[in-house]
Amino acid sequence: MVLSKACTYGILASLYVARESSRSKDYVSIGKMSKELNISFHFLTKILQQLTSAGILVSMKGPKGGVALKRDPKEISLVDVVVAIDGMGLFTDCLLGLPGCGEEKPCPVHGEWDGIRANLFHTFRGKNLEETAKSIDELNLRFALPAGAEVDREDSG
Amino acid sequence: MVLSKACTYGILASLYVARESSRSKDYVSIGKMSKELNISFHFLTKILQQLTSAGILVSMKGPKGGVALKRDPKEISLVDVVVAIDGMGLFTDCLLGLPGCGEEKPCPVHGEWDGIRANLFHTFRGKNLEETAKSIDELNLRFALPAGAEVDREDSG
DNA sequence: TTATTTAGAGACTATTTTATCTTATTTTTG
DNA sequence: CAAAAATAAGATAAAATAGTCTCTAAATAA
Ligand code: FES
Ligand code: FES
Repeated sequence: MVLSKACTYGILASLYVARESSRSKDYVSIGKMSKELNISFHFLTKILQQLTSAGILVSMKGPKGGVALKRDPKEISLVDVVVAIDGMGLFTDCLLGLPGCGEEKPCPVHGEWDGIRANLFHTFRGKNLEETAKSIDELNLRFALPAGAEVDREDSG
Repeated sequence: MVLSKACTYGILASLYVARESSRSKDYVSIGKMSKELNISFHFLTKILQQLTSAGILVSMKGPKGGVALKRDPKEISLVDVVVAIDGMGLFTDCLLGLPGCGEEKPCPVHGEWDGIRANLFHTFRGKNLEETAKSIDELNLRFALPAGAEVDREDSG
């Protein structure tokens, strides 16, 4: 898995908030969001707290409370969300898990991986929440987990 | 983490076997390999069993036993090893964990991810064990874990 | 001020991944 | 055939990740 599940939830939630924010200025209810995205409420809450402490969201308690984007959604990239939850590892670590990935003492796949992850970084650094959220409605994209179903990974058998 | 730890161990071990095979026709001892790569013997054994049942390695018990490549190392790509251990998920699954990744009902990052993972696939599909193992000696590359050290992931604090 | 509604925080549980330990089973050597 | 050396297999344990539950704190509304 490239991104942790927490991270994918964080991305889906960020897009949800950006999408709602384009319609009203109110805080987005975590309860409502967890239902519509089919993500466990308490687990989602924790992830949103990480995004809040990372300066991506702000939160408000009480009735009419919830979360909202702290900054202009045009200024928040998907990489910001990934880094807030999974850290920079995806963009800095050795693909083979060797410590200290770099040119000085590269592993046998460093040359290839270095290019691919840079591409990954720049591609998602260039995707901001505003445009990405807008594309959901324009292109009728999927961005919520299905109702009861569980995702299962393919495996070598 | 892009690849499971088991998968990175499998790649390092495959390269080790390919490198040894280029020098002699004997089976490569798993005990010796686990010591030189600093990978837990029993854990490595299980990973090698997966590679054996996937038709990448053959094994032999008893003194002078061990593992060897089943096919010409020129014909075994790094993708073969990845797929044998982690499955095809890396190359087929939705980056956001939604079920049924595809053009019909794409998620907001499908376009980008689809291209990047195809690049990833073709790049490592093009790297075979023979050439990759040879490059280790020619370029003095790293391909073993350090002695006692543990790798730690960067995290968002 | 009190009740209600919502997020925050922490303990707890479950699952998956990683790692270890013990006991076969097979093969060579003497 | 017996002993030794090596992989195979399975039980167990530890660690990381994912998910649940309960209680607290803050904000609103009456
Ligand atoms: S050293 Fe392995 S990817 Fe950089
Ligand atoms: S549907 Fe998400 S990456 Fe294809």
